[in-house]
Amino acid sequence: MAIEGALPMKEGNARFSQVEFVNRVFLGDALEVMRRIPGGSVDMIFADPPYNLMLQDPLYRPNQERFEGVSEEWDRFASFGEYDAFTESWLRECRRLLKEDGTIWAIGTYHNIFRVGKIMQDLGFWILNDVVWIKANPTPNFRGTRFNNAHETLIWAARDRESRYTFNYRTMKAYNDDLQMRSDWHIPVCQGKERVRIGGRKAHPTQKPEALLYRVITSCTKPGDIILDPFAGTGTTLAVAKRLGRRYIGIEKNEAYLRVCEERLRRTVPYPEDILPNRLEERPRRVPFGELIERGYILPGEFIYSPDRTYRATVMADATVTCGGLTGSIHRVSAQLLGKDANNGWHFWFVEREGTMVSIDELRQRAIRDGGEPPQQA
Amino acid sequence: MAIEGALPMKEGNARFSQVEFVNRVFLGDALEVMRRIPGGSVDMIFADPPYNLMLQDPLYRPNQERFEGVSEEWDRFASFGEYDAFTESWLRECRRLLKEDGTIWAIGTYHNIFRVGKIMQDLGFWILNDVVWIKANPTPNFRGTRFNNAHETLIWAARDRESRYTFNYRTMKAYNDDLQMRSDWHIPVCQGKERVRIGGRKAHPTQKPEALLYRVITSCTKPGDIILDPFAGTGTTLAVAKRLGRRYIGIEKNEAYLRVCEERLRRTVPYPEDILPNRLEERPRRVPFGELIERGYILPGEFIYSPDRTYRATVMADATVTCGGLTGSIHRVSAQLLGKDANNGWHFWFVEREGTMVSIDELRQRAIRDGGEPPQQA
DNA sequence: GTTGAGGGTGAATCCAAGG
DNA sequence: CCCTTGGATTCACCCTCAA
Repeated sequence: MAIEGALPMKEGNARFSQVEFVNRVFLGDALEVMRRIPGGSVDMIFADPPYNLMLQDPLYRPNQERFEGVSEEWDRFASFGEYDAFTESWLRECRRLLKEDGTIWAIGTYHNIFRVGKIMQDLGFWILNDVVWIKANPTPNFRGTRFNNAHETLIWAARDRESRYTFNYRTMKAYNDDLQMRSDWHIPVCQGKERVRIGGRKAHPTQKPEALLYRVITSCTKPGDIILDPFAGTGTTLAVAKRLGRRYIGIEKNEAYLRVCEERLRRTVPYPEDILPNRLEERPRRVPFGELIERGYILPGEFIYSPDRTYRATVMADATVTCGGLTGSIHRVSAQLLGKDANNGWHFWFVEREGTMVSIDELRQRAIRDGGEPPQQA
Repeated sequence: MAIEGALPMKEGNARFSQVEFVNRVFLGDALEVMRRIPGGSVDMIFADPPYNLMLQDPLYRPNQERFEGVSEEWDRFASFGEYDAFTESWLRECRRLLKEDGTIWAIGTYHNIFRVGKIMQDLGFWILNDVVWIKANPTPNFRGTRFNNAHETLIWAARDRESRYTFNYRTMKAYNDDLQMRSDWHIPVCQGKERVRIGGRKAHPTQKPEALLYRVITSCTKPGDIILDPFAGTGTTLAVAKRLGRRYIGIEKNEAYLRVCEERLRRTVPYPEDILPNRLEERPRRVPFGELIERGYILPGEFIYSPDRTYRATVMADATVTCGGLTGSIHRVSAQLLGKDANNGWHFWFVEREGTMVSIDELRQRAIRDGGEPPQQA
């Protein structure tokens, strides 16, 4: 088992430390290796488990050539029950490994995805989306017996219902020509130069396209995040993770696949940090109204006005404002003046500066631009 | 319960006869009504089950008092369990009602479809396809927290693995500009005139577009087939079934929906029988090679040739052909000559007629056109 | 260099009838 | 029931090679 780069297993039940398990590919069974990794240490998991295809007879193309599908032993299970038990075991371990706010992706087809999704729900994962990968160039239905099976399904779920997961909404929107990224992704299957071949034959029967992983990883992780792929195969997830400046953990049971995987990772060069696609998600630090007073942008005792100067309120030292008999936050008082349940005070109130009205929201923008330090005291 | 057109329930456990249950809409619980229908009497089922039973609205949660003090996990388990029990019960009854070769469709979203699909597999349904209905105009994700949920999933399954189900392959291919119909269907949501409204408000929250049902029904039923919709809602399935010359059975628990449904059916006019789309599936009578000899299109002792005249075989009186040392059917001999396991001899062999080469498949077409009678004997 | 023809290929639960 | 046999059945994309 002298696999270069693969870490030998620890004695007994000892678990790896982070420096040991990050940016590595392990040779071994997903379940057994996962058990050696401490809980709560992974930001995102991408899992492409066996589909349990249950193929019977060989399939021939219309020209009588034999279609080379998935004949591998690893896709064969004795029954639904056995597949379910396998699925529950690795999903349960995945859940342990995820950080509180971590998310998981699982991909499959109608052969297995319903069972996977059902078990994910039962284990407490909170499904955020199902995404359909629509193939531009699927394998046709050679016998004309069904609809052409032209898609696969991905399930994206958070560890818990309460997880405050990462979703790079603005990035994905920009990615999609400023329209919300939808749940249907049109991506070609993995072909051509990208397909890893050994001696002219495909190295792995189900290699996923890098474009798919690019979108997955970009959508829900940040640079530096730790991504686990328990069924690494030829390492598509890991290579894209590395390219995008994420850290990775791979597990692969098949030694031939693992070798492909490591060679591929050696050739993969990360993008420079400054072009990693996360800028759109860098939200400015929140500056509450009280901070404007602390930092001297507004002075206690000053007046703030409604847009048409109909209302005038006094700013108190504790960051409440008073107007007539009303006292409360800038939001609450403005809401009451307007007879509404809620209102955004930042856009309602103005102060006078050098003879003109200035929105307090504008002052807030200035405070953010000025940085964390309060302005010079007079 | 004076619902016009709705049939009163029978006393006890008596079951309806076909004339009683066909082309009707029943007011009542899906399970209870299905139990009154004899088994093996339905060709196709389209089911759009409720999926908002759990974890959504406090009204539908399990009784708080009963589960007082239990953890979130138990609460979740209880809810999923309840939904699963409900799902299994109606699916089991559907399976009883289906003919041996019948098929079923179920539609849902990630909230419920994985559970539905898993239970279908467990009950013995054999999934043929999952189809994704991709919405041209989905509701946006207002909060920007996930991908825009722009699709729903349909599962199409046969009653058994061995079912010889109906799939109108050629019809669907023509429907799709002579390309195989794929598993991704791009159809707008139900809007505008098609959307049933009562007093300006939509009558039903999840009315499906007729285009979706049109494609479903066209793809896997024949005119006259009996189609069941156990959760009929506003009756989209039934109306399209009627329009396409299929028979229908509807079940709807909500009296307001049922009224909409029946009014809609009254307004629905079936297409004339002669334009119903099933012609492409009418396969011509099979004419075996021997019949061409019996009927004098080819004479025993004649030669037949491969396309490039490389090979020449002799037609024997028993409809075998011989070429060199090979003897067998037109198919077997052509396969052996080509070094393949199998080959279609109809497209391989030619005869000479008036100085030109004529495909024996062409002779077969003539024989079919000439009708069942052998040509006049000389 | 460009274009076009031709061949290869992809997670596939892929037949029906008759003896 | 199983086994044999007839004969129906494919789309988009990528690569190579020739013109």
